[in-house]
Amino acid sequence: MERRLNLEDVGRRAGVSRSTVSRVVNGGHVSSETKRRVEAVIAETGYRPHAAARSLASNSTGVIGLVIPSAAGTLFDDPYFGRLILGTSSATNEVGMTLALFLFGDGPDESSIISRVVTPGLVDGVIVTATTRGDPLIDHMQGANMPFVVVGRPDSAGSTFCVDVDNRAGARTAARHLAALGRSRPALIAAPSNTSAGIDRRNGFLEGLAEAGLSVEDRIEEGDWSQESGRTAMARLLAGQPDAVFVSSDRMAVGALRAVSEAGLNCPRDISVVSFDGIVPPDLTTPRLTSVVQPVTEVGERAVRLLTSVIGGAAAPEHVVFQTRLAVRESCGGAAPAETGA
Amino acid sequence: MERRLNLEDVGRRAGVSRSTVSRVVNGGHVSSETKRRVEAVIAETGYRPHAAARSLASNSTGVIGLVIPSAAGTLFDDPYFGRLILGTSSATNEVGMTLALFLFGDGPDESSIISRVVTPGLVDGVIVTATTRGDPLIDHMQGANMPFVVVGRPDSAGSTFCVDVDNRAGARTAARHLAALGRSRPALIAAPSNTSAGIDRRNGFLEGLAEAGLSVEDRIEEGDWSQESGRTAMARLLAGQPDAVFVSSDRMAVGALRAVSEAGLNCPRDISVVSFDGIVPPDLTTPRLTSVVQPVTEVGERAVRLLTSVIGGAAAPEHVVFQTRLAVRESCGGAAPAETGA
DNA sequence: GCCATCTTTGGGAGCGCTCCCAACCGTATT
DNA sequence: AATACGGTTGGGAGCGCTCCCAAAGATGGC
Repeated sequence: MERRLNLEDVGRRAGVSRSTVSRVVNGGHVSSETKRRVEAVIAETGYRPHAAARSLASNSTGVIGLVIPSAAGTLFDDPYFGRLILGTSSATNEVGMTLALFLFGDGPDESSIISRVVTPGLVDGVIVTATTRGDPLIDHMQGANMPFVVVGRPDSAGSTFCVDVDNRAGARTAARHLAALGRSRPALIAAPSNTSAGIDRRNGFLEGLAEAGLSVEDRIEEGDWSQESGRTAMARLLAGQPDAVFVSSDRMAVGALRAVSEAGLNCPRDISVVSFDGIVPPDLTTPRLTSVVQPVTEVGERAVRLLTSVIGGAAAPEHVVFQTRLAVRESCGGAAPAETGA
Repeated sequence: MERRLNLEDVGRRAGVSRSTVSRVVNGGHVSSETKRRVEAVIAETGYRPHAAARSLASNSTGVIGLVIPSAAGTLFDDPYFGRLILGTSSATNEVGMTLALFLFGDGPDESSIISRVVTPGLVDGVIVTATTRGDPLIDHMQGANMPFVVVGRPDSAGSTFCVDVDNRAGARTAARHLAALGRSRPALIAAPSNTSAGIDRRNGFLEGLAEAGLSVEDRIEEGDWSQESGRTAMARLLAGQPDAVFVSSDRMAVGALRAVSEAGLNCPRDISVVSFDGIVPPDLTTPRLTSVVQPVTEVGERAVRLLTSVIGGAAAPEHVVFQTRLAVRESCGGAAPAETGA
């Protein structure tokens, strides 16, 4: 295996200097005749510039990191993260960069991964998601002099760049829809209250109910995003005889549907179900879930674009908020106000 | 923002040379007194070595690439890839490396991503998966002088390192189980025949049936891994009045179950269903799916370990084959030979 | 007390690239 | 004809690190 060739070698073969070859590769000003000759040599030799050398000299790696600090084991049971990865990956490819994935487990390796994330010369910037309230990761990033964008709404929202969906407005829409359907004993399966999405969806739903003169009273349970938690939460709620329930995530809603049928009840006849996410393929459940759809892929794409602008030196912290959309299907028992923006 | 500090700076502060600091960082031989002093400076200044410089000098990046050339849009509808990413990610972290993700879309960017994968100085090696028969990507990798490992069974299995599961034996087990249950009109929903998994599962199932003196006759359809394709395949198969069906993937099986119930039939009473993968959470379906379970996470982990050995200079192409396990649940209508190794 | 040996340390060379400045060419301007 | 000026090109310097060799100091055997 002969030595890899470098700019100098290519230049020698083409009868030009290293610098000229570099210009051809990077699109600088070169006479067309020279350019043609150099390109011929490149094609013939299969020369490819060395990424590490480039990074070192240009102080930019062309790599974006996606950091998901979650109990890794169950991460992909929720299609949310897959979609987010998809969105970031496609946007990353589009801008000609590479995506590095940092998934934290619960292991002792966690802190070593965190420090790897902020290693200089590894990535140009980082997208952080799935953080909880008061997550030390955010502080760590801020102290590390590494461009980053948060997906979600961090505590320190004022001083960081972030991309989020309007969880609150979306949940409010769900409440209004249920109220419009004439349901009077709504229940809530909330998402973890140590996440901004969990808090916002809960508050939004309660607000929406209040507008309609309704209340969940004690018909409220908190799940942990898992299907099983949705199921047990629903089973407990059933004691309060709700006629509607807003479940803060698709995945928990699948569990809730199961609990409903296990209790011998029928959805939507006995109880309307509306979920949040719109990620689980509708055909997966019977009845198909009515849900507040959030544009996850777009969020991922936008996060990448925002990050590139931060890397490019964007100054003022910017917040991007995507709106949700209510997709009415069978589980709510009525196509009342049709699909409507949130 | 002052200049990043480098080895030289740290050395100056600690009163030693660049080389000594390097030894402290990388665990070379240094007197304990010197070591203490240098470590103090590092802790105090928060010095972190520059990854690109390191890569350039040492000719090794510490990054592993995971390449999934699939129609990206539907990629994560199948939990398989999530699991695989999880497995590779955790093993990558364990060996102190970083994972880069290359997801191809169908876009025109595809070839540019392919070439990025083999860029020298970007990754040390690559794990390739989800390739089809005759996939040019494999050839491309072989020509590129880049260490790589294939997850699955490539055409050129003889000359490449790969990690696979014994699809054939697993499918055979499914056939035997169905036969043992007394089913006599088995059907097959195959996976795409341009993939080795599709071919092996089909052949394995047919072999297993033959051993038991059974045959699918014309009760065979091919799906495209999607839930919808499983549903339409099953709907068509129903005309042949099968009393059992082996579905080559969980996801297609979910669709098949739906078709069964839409036809007013009952699974498992009227028809036994056995699937392959064991990835969809059992509680997602009613009845819960009996399936041939493949250890996806372990496959991913093993692929990383194999790749590191290839990077380290492993010589003879090695094949790792994982065995599957039949998880008997309700969809097959009988706990006959219990859970059994394949 | 001298030389061989080991441990510890310093610094040169070089990885392959980008960035910048100077040199050079031919042509247009005065 | 002398000067000026774009368009091209070459090469020095340097990015921050690792690798290697040699120097210096410590130790021990004879």
